[in-house]
Amino acid sequence: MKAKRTSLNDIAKALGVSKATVSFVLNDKGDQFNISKNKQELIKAKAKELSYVPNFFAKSLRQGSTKTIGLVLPDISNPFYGELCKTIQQTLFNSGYSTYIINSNDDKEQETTLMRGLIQRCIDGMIIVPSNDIKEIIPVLHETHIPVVFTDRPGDDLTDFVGINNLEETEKIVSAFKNKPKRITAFSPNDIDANTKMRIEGVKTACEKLKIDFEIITLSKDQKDTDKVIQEQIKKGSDSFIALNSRVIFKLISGLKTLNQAIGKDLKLISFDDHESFGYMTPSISALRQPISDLAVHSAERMVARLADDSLPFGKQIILPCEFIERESH
Amino acid sequence: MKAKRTSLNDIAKALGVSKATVSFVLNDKGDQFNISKNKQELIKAKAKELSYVPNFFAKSLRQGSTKTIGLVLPDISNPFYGELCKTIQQTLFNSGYSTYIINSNDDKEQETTLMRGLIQRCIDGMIIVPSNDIKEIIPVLHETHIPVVFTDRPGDDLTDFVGINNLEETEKIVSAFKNKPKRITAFSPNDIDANTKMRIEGVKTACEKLKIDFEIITLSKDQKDTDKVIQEQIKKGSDSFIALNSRVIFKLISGLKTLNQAIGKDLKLISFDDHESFGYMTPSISALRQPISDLAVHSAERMVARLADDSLPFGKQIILPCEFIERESH
DNA sequence: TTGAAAGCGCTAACAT
DNA sequence: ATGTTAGCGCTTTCAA
Repeated sequence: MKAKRTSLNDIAKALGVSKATVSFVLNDKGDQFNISKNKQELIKAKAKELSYVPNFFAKSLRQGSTKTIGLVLPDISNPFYGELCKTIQQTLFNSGYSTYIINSNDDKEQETTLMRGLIQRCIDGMIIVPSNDIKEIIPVLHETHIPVVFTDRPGDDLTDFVGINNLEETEKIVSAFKNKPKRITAFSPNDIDANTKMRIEGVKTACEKLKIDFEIITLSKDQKDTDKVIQEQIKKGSDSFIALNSRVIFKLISGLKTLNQAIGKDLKLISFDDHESFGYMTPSISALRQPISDLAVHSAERMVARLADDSLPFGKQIILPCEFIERESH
Repeated sequence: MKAKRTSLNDIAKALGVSKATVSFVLNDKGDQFNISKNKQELIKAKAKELSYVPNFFAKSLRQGSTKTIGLVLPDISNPFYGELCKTIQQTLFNSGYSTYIINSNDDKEQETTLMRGLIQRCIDGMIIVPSNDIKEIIPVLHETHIPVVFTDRPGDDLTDFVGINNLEETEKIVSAFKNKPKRITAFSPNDIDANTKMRIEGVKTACEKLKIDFEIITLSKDQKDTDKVIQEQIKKGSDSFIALNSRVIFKLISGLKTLNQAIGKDLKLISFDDHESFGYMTPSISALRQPISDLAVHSAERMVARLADDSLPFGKQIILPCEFIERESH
């Protein structure tokens, strides 16, 4: 900020009027305060001439509200969160709010640091997809008293939550195979979060109910290991695989390809979470799609509602249904 | 902000000292101002007790700098921009800057509105991937005098730019086919931006140089149309397709599938822009990969350099090379 | 119809 | 070694 920008005062001085008058006019309250049309024109013209831009900070400082919502995401390069982010921002924008997005990288340290930054910026509320350990962030939240909505990953009992029922949705997957599986293997990612835990639980529950033999495997980062594990599972009689998220599926496809297994024939495959590429795979990959847009809209709207009425009861859970996308792999 | 948050003054009053003293201590300048260890402890304890959070706005207002960079993106749900965004944010964070991300949806109106919002927030600089029409945003930029870096899509001659040479890179693609193509069809997306134009130019230049027959097709949104167009191109003798971005390729794959054309055999295929799924397709899709992380790091670092030294010459162009990913489809 | 002045929370120059 | 005070740019009450 070398060449200091134009302030209200600059305009006032240039025109020989008071700051107040300028402020009124520029906030469209000119008529309300009976300021002469003539002077209003003059002020507006001068403002444009000096390319005046109001200082948002000074305004917020004075008014005590920023009309800004903080959005904490674990990984913005993940298309799932990308879409969530986009829709939340759009929805909030339509209600007159800006969104301040931060990326925690699923790292507790960064997350708390950045959340503090958010609070310093006097945001009016926070929508958050917490990194794995909620315990770390609850105290940070208590440093302030702004409304909070959790999405995708739940917080504690007192916070609003918008998400899906991972347990039940996974059970749906187990029952979705066209032929009853002889044996199911469910593959979880290396980093198991609360949602993945529920999904694992869902596989167990459903398989026990349906009396299907099953095994849960946590994939390592190494593709060679993955290939080996897949082979073992096939030897053990598994004919149906479930990928517990959309990242895992790529590893399975890769492994199955090198093992020369025909997906959809030798081996049935379903993914928890859809991906824009699944429809174009050979064969196309059947998947359970989360209602990302709805999740986003509900989160944003809950936030706005809470902001408008702070007597709303705490801990509201908004649980949305997933949609099974029938393709060729199951 | 119902229950007003703790301010410096609250702490000062509670302890019977002055605001200044508290400010010094809390900014780790206690020793510098010779404030007794004892009092320092006391102040820090009180601050924690009242869960004091400094008001960033008041601080910025006073100091005239926000240590915040605005980042304008056309579509954050596009993984390309998602990754760009993530790395820029990370790099800026490491240099002590926050990032304020906005999403223009490639819409000029929204873009200018949101950019004004950014300027109101007194950001120190702006990194921007402009929506198609640059003319609209240059005036907005002139309302302020902050440094600006364009990425992915160039601005005018006076602004710094970090990107790739779309023309030359596309020429690389034309020469990358393992066998000399009989005829090439290049497919562009429906919305042709400046980059796509250069890519089209690149196809022309290379094909003329190599004396290869070619045609450029702009795809409509309708998949049926696409299928028809593909069939026509094949009839016209095209044996090699180039997708001018990674979104287009899905349409081509889909069309080729319904037409029962074997990718990589009947028809060679290369994509401008890589995608995380390309390695798992059958056959896997060869692609020219943009150096997204490098793009991000250079943009962020150029910004930081400009902030540190505002005498830097204008209009620096940082052009980075792409990498051709050899897979099965070409 | 307009101006003066207080004050939002903070920092830093200046007193003491 | 610590307190006082002015002022960042803005809104808004009160006074004229």
